Amino acid sequence: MTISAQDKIWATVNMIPVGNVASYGQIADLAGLPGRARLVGKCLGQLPTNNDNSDMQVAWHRVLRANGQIAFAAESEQALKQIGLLQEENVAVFNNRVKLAQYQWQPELAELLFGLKY
DNA sequence: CCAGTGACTATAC
DNA sequence: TGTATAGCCACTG
Repeated sequence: MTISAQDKIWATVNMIPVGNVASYGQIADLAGLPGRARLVGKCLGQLPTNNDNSDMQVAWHRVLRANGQIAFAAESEQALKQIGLLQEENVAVFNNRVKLAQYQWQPELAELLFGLKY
């Protein structure tokens, strides 16, 4: 079976542990798509009704820019929603950004291999 | 083929 | 921290 780039991206995003975050570039790398940070953002935007009632729930809110900033304009609907979801997971968001030093996901080999069983 | 665009990044100041 | 600039890649017209 052929796995599309966006499937890899979604699968990778879903491996981010609760309470942690990752950057677009980081997801691209882990998904085997180095240099495709923008593609990650694009695919997250193509998510099938991230609302309810979806087989696949993608934790898109755990993906930030390389500097920990939310990818949306502060005060925008999307940004506010993302901030809310993050705070549900005890991730502090201050001034539309997160302290990567404290929350950035640092994947371990065993963890990655376990996630590859999809 | 070229130019513009975008949930991006790295570097320099 | 913030802004500016230049790459980046996939897509579109």
